[in-house]
Amino acid sequence: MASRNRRFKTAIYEQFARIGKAISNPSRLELLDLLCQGPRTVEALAKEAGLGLANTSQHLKALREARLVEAEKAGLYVTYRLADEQVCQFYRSLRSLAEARLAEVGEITRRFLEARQGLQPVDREQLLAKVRDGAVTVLDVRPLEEYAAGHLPGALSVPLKELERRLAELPQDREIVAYCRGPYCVLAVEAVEMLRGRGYVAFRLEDGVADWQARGLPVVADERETGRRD
Amino acid sequence: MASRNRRFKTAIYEQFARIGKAISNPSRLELLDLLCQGPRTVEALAKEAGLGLANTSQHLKALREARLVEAEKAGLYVTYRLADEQVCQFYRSLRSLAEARLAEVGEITRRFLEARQGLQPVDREQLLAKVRDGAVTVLDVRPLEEYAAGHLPGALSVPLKELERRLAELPQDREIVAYCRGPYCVLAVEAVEMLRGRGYVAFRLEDGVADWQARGLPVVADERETGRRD
DNA sequence: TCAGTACTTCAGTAGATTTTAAATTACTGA
DNA sequence: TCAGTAATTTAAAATCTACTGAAGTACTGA
Repeated sequence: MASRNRRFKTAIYEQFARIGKAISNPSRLELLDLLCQGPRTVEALAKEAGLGLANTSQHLKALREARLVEAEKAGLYVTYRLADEQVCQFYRSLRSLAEARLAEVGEITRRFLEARQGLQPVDREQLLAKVRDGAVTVLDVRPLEEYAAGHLPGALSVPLKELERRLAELPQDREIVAYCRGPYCVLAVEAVEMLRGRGYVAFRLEDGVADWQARGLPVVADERETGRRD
Repeated sequence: MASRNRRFKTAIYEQFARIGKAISNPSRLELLDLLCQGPRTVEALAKEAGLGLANTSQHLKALREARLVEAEKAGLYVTYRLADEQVCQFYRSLRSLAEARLAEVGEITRRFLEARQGLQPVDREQLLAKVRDGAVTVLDVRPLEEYAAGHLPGALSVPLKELERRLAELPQDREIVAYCRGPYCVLAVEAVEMLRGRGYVAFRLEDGVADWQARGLPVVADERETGRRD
């Protein structure tokens, strides 16, 4: 009887650990983070995360086996996406636990931003209020597909790669607030550095779309779905 | 520049993965679950989780290095406790993700309860309402220390081990609702089986104290702290 | 039918984890 | 000071994991 209880508990905790195992590897966490921004093919994920293709495929398999992501084949491409909104929430709760408990996270971020001088001291609440009120030009510097999958209301899509040659599209007399995937994504950091170098008054919003949404604020998605499923 | 970005990301995801690694092992998850009920010594944890002492000590070290738990030495004993309330929340969100995504969790639970016939079909909301209204005798069947660390308001503490010889304390003409550590703890299951065998009308509340609290309902803790820190 | 592309699987290796038993440390009370 | 207890550390074996390059599969378009 006692041993039946033990077997039950062991079986249950083994199931819980499947999810723990899935998120126990830095590369898989980066893939999960990317997938929180929207669906993507294996190649796109591999390139973005700086991994080999075979390796990426295997990590995605592990995530699939923990039922955190789903794959769909369309023609030559296999598109991966989060299995559920709850997965992104869970990832965000991991991230916030890490921020709260691991001083190293703040330390690493502080050092990184320091090396790119002066990007850190921005009053977040004030910035958020301006963004909410539409008092500034809001710039989404992620790749277009991610913008299409969901973006802040009124945000202008200018992917970082195109920013330099599309500067003309930005009003010069208004503050610019750039955002990307979240606090550990560097796209907005680079955008702000570049804009400041050109004389713009530019700030970085740490929140990504998922963070914004988690604060109960509105997010807009394009009609046409990007994951190219029909 | 791009490689500095890569190093930053790698460093950040490595930090996140420290927490993932900590919860990637079934035994460590069981320890975490137990610590959600309150502080405990290494020996108590080892015994409860059915692990060797050396092994338990090493798992606890891993949890400590991920800053999920803290240890405090008092005399011969080392008492471990959760480092923060947020850790328990995180554990609960892992559990609920596993319940939502892994059909095996429901399957294993269903089979286990089936083997102990007829314990599953209880209307949870109705039961909760009765408990909230005090219309039933609420029985906390966990060990006394856990009751002391926090329990439902008005609950009677009768640890499962003492239940048989303390039956006289229970009113015979009222329904009894027993609870323990949560949906995967078997103490309340055993208590209800036993009580029904003696002719009582008894039900099991799936929620543990942490679940109850997470629903925004009140929890009472004893004055004197149990973790024997001074 | 064939070449090319996207992805997966396989095999091998280097390295990390888990577990146990034995040795060690840190403390208490006699 | 010494025996006894709680916990940690060490060492070794068995088992997983992560990554690479090569081979295989599935689909497209010529």
